[in-house]
Amino acid sequence: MPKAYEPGKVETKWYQFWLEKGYFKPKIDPEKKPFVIIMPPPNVTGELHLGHALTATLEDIMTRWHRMKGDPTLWLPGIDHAGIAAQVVVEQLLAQEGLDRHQLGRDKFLERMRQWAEECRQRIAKQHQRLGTSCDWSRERFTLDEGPSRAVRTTFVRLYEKGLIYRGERIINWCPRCATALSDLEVAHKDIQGHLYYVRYPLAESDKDFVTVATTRPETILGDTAVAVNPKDERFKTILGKKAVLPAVNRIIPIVADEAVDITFGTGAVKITPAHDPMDFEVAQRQGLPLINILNPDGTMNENTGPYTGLDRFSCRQAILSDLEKDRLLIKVEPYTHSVGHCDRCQTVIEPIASKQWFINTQPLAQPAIQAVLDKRITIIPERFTKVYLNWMENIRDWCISRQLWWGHRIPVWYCRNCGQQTVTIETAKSCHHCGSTNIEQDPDVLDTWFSSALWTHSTLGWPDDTEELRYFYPTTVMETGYDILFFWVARMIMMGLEDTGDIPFSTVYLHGLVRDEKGEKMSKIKGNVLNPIDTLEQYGTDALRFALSTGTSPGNDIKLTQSRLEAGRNFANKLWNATRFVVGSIEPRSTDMKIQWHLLPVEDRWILSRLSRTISTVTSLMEQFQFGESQRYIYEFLWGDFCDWYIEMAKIRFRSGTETLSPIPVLVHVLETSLRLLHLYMPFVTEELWQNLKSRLPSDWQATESIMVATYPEAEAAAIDSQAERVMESVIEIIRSIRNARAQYKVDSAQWVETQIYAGELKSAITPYSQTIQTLAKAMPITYHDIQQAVSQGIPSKESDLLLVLSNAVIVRIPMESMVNLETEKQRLLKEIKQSQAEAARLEALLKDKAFLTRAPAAVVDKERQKLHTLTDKLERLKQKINF
RNA sequence: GGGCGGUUAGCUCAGUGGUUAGAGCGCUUGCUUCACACGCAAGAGGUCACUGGUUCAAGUCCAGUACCGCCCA
Repeated sequence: MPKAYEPGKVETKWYQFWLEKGYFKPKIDPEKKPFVIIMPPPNVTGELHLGHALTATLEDIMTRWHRMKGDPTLWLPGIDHAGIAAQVVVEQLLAQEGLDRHQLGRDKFLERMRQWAEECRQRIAKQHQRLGTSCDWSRERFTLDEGPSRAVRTTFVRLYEKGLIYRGERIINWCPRCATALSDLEVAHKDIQGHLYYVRYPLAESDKDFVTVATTRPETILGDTAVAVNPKDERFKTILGKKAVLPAVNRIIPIVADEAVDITFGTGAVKITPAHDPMDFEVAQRQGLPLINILNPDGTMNENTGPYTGLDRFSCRQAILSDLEKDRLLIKVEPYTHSVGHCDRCQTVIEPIASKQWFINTQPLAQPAIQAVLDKRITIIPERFTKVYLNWMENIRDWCISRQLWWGHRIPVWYCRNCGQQTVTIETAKSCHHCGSTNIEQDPDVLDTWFSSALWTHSTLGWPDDTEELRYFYPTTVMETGYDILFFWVARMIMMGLEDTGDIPFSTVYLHGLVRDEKGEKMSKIKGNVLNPIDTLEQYGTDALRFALSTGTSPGNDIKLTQSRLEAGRNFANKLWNATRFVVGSIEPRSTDMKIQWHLLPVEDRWILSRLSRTISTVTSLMEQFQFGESQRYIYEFLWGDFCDWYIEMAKIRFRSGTETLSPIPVLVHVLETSLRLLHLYMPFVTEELWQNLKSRLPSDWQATESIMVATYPEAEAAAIDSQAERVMESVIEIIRSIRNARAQYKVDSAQWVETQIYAGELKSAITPYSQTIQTLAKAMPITYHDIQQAVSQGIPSKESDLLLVLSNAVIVRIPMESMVNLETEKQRLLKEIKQSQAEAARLEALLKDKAFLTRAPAAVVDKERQKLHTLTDKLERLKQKINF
């Protein structure tokens, strides 16, 4: 074995091995309850980022754990067509070739998209494999595959027939850059420093009177169809029912009364733009006002805006403002901070537009989804997100599901050009179901990506067919994903899973945090602070990356991925490598009988086996509570702290002492092998490599399986718990530490032996056999043992110069000072130091009495000098004590 | 405006009412000790943001305050 672990040399080899052996495929056993995770499908927008690496790591930990425990385990991978996001990427590629999708046409463009998606799928799969993901590749699904697509159409048709999907004209969020409608969730609200413009609308049939309205978007004046005031507002009683003249376009509009008007906003009179504001839309519905759309899909002004036609919406705002100013109708501008919706995908300011779109009436679907969480059929981890989920569900609004894109699931609706009716079917319609006409046309739009994602837990398992897989694996066990898509995905999956199958889609939701950079900022391509997981794992090793992502972290909390965390992971892998190197190197020349002879074991063997068993129970219990970070910490501490620092060091002494003692090899091998299995979930590659290394050097019947990943998960043995052995070893360790501590404190040369007297009570006889250990590890000699009771009752015969160290477990360690230092030399050294310190103290005291210094020097300097004196006085005190030993 | 989270060592973070609050990194000191310098040994470093409460016992539970961050409207 080489001196250091080189992850690059072994990772691919073992992944190929696992793959060829078919370990990732579940072994279906109708008698057993399966463990199932459906992987959140990465978008086909490029490649994996660290968030995906975190997802892959956590899900792999759970999957490997259950597989080792013997559960039939399915981890189903997949990818998402990612509607807008993917279409944007390919459109950008086209733009580089001087093309756009309209030039290509729908079919050719979709062909291009499919090619791109396929490339991405392969790249993503390869990256996942490098991360060690043990998912069942034979079941990989793509949201646009025939199966999931049929699930989408089936769900659509069923909801339509139930009246839960409808087409209607509503105010939707329009992204002028993406040229599509968006759902409310895809809009990010940001506070923007804008202005509130006060504009006079002259009254019709009067050349003096006017009403003043305030607006943040003056260009929408062009779409106004009324001015509204609150009926309770006394200020406007006289103008109610009159007409106003719309500036810029001179349209006559009514002044109406509506309860919804906020008396405190602006002047109390508001402009009503029903086609471009959700609240105005409602007012218009109530008041029977017309809708005037003023925007083209690309955000320019349309033909309804007269002289402004063709202007971009923001240029139009400027143009209108200058025209209003010219006409002296703009009477006031004040700074105003307001919330403006932005496209989540491209950050463009969205426009509310009245538009005919498809919607899901979500409230009836939300009720069972709320109930499932309330009665704990579904648990959310961490628990605090339950409230967030319920709050969203309880205030849910209809979901706009149509998108003006090409890439996605085409809406399964055909409009008849003859009778005007719509045909909604799962299979492609050949003719109108109402009049039989073949003169029909399919809705050009596609569905929101999240519509198909919402079906993911059951569409991947074969729904709507009643497949064996669906019956066995559904409901799934855990849905593990980032908290940022709790509403987008998790909540909708619960609604749709319940709706389609009548059963919950999963019983546990595990939400992880976001991976941030060293400064705590969200990683983004724009900021350029994205760490590529593949570069990272090449630099540190996959296990180190997984360790950094999952150790010392807790569910729902963000993770700052720092270089030092990655180094810690790499160092741990290397530590394990070398511990194994030691064990393996010890095996060869000696016996190969690995049977542990329990009745003969010395205390340190019983101690490490006891500690191992305790570690296994703690780790298992933490795993059951989804505390993956904590569980790893325990394994780390056991392996590094107990096994390497103490057990291996003691084993070395046994090897050196000759053959009369029982060989520690069986215990070394047993503890190491068991720990490797315990650790395998988190660090699969290094543990496999080391496990195979052990296996190749031991008798062929040593392990039943061919790979650690299909070996059994360790179980704690109650019989191995040995509190007495733990007490004894803790005392031995404490004695060694106290001696080392004293040596360091008194700067004893590392080659020098120090005499040690150990006073102990009931543990005395148990500690005595460890003289050799204490001697070697603490460089202590000679060591003598004394009865503590006797010593206490008679008074420990002690010179002033003896160092007495009182330990727990009723043990006292006494070290004669002269065995550590030459008293006379030490005394001279101390005297010299005292003299120097006294001189310095005297100087400082004089300085601090000097009035000139005190009044003229800056306070900070005076303080500093005073502090110096204080420290020095302290030091002197200690030096004087020391010299008296 | 409503809600959620955070505030613990110099830094990044764990911490499940129970001894003396931990880890990694960094720092100081000493070690080319025959598994490992990606290491070994020893050490320094804490008002657990603040105020009050519950409890035999509070970093942990409750109420409030301050600051930072996130989500929703």
